[in-house]
Amino acid sequence: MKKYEMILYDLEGKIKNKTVKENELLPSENELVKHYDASRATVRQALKILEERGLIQKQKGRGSVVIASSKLNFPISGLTSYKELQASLGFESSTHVVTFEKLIIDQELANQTLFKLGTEVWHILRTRQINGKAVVLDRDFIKYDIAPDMTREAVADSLYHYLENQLNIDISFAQKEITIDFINDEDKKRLDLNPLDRHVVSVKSHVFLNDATIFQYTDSRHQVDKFQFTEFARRQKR
Amino acid sequence: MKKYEMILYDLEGKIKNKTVKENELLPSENELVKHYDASRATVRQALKILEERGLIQKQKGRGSVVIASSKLNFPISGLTSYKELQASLGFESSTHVVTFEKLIIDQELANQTLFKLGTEVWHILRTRQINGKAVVLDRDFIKYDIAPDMTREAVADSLYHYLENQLNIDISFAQKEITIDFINDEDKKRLDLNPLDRHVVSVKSHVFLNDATIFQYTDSRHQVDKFQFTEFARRQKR
DNA sequence: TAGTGGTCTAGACCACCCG
DNA sequence: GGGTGGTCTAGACCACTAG
Repeated sequence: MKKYEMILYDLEGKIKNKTVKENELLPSENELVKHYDASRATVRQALKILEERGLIQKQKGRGSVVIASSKLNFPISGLTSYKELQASLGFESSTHVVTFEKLIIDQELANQTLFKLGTEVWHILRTRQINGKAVVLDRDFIKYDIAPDMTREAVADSLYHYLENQLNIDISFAQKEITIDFINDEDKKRLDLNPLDRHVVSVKSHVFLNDATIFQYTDSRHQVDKFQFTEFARRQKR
Repeated sequence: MKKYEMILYDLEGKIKNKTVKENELLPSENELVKHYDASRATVRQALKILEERGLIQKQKGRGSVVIASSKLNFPISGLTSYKELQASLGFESSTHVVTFEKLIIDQELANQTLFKLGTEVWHILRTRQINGKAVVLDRDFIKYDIAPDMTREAVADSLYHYLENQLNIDISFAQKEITIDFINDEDKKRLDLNPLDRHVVSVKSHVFLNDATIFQYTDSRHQVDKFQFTEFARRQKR
């Protein structure tokens, strides 16, 4: 384990178990340097990550304050998979794999997914049930040659768990888009929708590996009244 | 101007005007050190910011690649105000101030806004017109003592511009939430909605200053087919 | 005025990628 | 094996906050 990770996890623990309470100051950087026997740069690397995650706010001339709203801040932002989300929120749900097949990208799919024409991909369609109702419909396209041995069972559990822990694939970043789309035939067929609803929430993502190549396109379609998206955002200075 | 900002702006410019093309490598950190006559830590500080903004992807043992999807990546994420968004997207629009008043937080508002009971706030209701149609309804509550001299005219232009450039207020971070809400009476009265629509998109934000105190609560309500939210997200290693 | 975080330097060793 | 980014050190000066 790297030194800055040690410091990060230790401080994160102290914030989460309230050893340092909300609106209180962390020890100063110089004190942390002594306490962890590290250089100031290393301590600052750990503090930077806590700040990015919205756990602390640094103030010049004063110190690092623990942010009060951490109780509000649950992690749908960043890049979080359904399975992780389910675990962190603690509700019961199940996944049904509707379609699991290999196909080749045609012109129409190429425009939508950003995969090159002719690329071999897995095409996966899954529904997510909460309390027996299908409330989310996920359509995934995943580069075939990255995961040729994928199985129906693996994707029924968690796609990301399989890719990261079984295959050691380095998922790096994504471009996401949220829009409100009209319900289509597939939505109507697969989801338990309110008959008065005309729309679903669509979250479309292009997901890239560490080498900046695209490896996944997803369209996740949610029943409107079951959808919530939260994020912690910092103001960009220009 | 700080040295790392110089380097940041220079590299940002070279990426945006295609001096370094997509999927190509930036000069190595050591080359940048020589070129800018800076230490490696300073160069790395600039590169870190480019990486956070989704302009480059760093790869150990290889270099920093310019990310191809920058054309897709427009800045609704982070903390961006309507006025800035309008400017960056280039469409024509206007703002109408419906309500501009001072009021005191009661129990119900305290729960919703997170302002303490009895806090004095500005209450501002604005509609945003595109092509003559009211498509967004913004309701703002802003801590009164931070901006006691605010005027109706200032908020008709841009609230954030006024607060940051006129008052030098240090807006720092926000907790945001996107949900699909049922249309209420105020929405019906102020927005030009499709008569078949039952929902609006609601973006609720708690906005905090650098000292971690709350100074603004906003509920921004959008006509469903005019709404789009995009973000660049990085996978969090756990 | 003492202490804080922000910026910057010059050096070092490592793991990793690629030819 | 040579070059890359990742981690870490020991120092320095500055701007800012607070008592």
